[in-house]
Amino acid sequence: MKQSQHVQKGLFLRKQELRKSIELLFFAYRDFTNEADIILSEIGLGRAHHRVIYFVGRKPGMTVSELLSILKITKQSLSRVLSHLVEEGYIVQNQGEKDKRQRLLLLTSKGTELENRLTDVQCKRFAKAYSDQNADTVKGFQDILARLINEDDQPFLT
Amino acid sequence: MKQSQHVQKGLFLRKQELRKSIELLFFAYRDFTNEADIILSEIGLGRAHHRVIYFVGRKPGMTVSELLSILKITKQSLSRVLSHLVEEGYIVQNQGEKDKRQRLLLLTSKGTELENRLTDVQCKRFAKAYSDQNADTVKGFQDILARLINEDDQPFLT
DNA sequence: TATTATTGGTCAACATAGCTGACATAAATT
DNA sequence: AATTTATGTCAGCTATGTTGACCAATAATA
Repeated sequence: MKQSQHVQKGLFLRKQELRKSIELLFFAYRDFTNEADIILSEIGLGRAHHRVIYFVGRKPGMTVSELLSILKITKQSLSRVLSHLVEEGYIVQNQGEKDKRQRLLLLTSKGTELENRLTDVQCKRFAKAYSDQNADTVKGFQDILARLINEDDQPFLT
Repeated sequence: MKQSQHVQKGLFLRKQELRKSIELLFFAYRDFTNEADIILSEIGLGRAHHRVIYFVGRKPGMTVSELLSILKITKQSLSRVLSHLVEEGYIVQNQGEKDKRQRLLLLTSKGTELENRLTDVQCKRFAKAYSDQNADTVKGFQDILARLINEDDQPFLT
């Protein structure tokens, strides 16, 4: 009886800790994205546009299908966002040389400028969160985040 | 010149590390929420319903305004979701005793059952990510997540 | 007690960003 | 020549956020 109570208490504490993690992730993600969202809304863009600009900035010349597999949305959803970004001059599409069906995606200077601005505020938030933390702690943080990600998606982590 | 190149390289590496963090958070959040989303979609609910059920489960008897300040959405948005949950029998609203205007929110047994199921899958993902990690690493992870959160929201982290 | 503030709700309209399904075209591959 | 791939388009639906206007009950306060 006492044994089972002890076990129960142990499990309860663990559950509490895990629930706390769920909440931390919820609040962290919400506040983290909010800052960029505000900048985006001022120029009539949304978070979906941000993702496109971010990943194209990370890998200039990437294809549409590559982007689709990273974002895991439908091509119809992406199409709407991408067309808008092209119309507004943030992104250009070049025909692929090897495979002429491909549209290779590139940021324009306007796109690069926005990408820098958005990435900067998000980097700053991380830099602030990492400040006064030792390298191991940061490494541990990144490791655990990576372990929350599906194995299928691990290839995208460079 | 050599000095400045060194500095440049240092900044570049740092920036790369911060960008990696941005990506890790994006993928982690996406995959983390996806699992619950699938369960929810099978019963005609969405992520917004999940948040309500989760936080009401965490603090039974909480008021609508308390929930609003946690979720940071408009009462109109919450109302739609909440009404649906009440109609479907996941949540009941009791009149407040001290302040009769208040609707104190509580999970029904059906709501509790769903909350448990959803929280379980999310806890399991964290438990898996935490496995083989020492207590300090986990503590460090939670600290950094907490530091990503706005100071205004720190009170919600109980 | 009369006024004001709070809690909560409602209706209407709109925007964003996901989704499905159907269909089209050009180019690459087999 | 037939098939697959990369990409796009049209149409319509859904979930979840937003504003603005307005209302009712209750609590708090001048």
